[in-house]
Amino acid sequence: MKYLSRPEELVLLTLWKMNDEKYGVNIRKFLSDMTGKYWSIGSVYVPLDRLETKGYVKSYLGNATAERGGKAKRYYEMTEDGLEQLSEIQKVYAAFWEDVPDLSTK
Amino acid sequence: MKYLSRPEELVLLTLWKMNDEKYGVNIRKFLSDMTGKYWSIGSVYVPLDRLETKGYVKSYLGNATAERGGKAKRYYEMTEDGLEQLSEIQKVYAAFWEDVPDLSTK
DNA sequence: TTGATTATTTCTACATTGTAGAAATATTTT
DNA sequence: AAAATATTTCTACAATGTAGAAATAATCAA
Repeated sequence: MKYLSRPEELVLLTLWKMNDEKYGVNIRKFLSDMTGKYWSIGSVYVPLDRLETKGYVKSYLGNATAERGGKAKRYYEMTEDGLEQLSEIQKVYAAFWEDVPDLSTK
Repeated sequence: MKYLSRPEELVLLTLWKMNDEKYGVNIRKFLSDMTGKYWSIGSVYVPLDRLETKGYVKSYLGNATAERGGKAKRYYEMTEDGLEQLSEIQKVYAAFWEDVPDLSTK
């Protein structure tokens, strides 16, 4: 058994869904907004790094913009292999969840 | 950020989906069949144990049956809290995956 | 009536991943 | 030059994943 973990899944899917400006801080914001929960800096960058090591993500540094301050942004993209992994869990979801009704009956 | 991990999710969902005979070996079989992948004994029991510790699952020993051999079966059920957690990630799925088309385009 | 076989769980240990936040860096503003 | 800001990098500990060997308890076969 070896599937993407949940953070990996959500981070990759974020890369799939965001159109541009896909750098750490924005990715984190997207995840917070979507889930309504707090995401620490580390819980975005660490998975991104590890996904890159595995070849599911690639990144490059942007050139300094004329905005306030800060280090150069590092932009992320999903690779083909990353997409394949996402597709794998999409398949699992289909199998497991398709016939499950809304469970929030409280 | 704190959601069910993927193994936890799949194990709980299995409890939701199976009708009876929900003991370790069967749960493992269900997971293997559904995913088409190998699941070691440990990757079923360890999550089950930990889910029980967290109160998302409860278990009880069955009485010895008149079948071949073996230790008494331990049966598992999902608790209300477990269902709530499942519901949580169902919500995440809805938000993240709803508008994603089939990614398996190869 | 004991040894082999079978079905099952329990235990354990190491590897991998999750998670938080402090520190570093580079830029702009005052 | 100092303060403020935006961002990434690094680090470390906690939690989880994963595999499989050992233990247990029953039945079967001689």
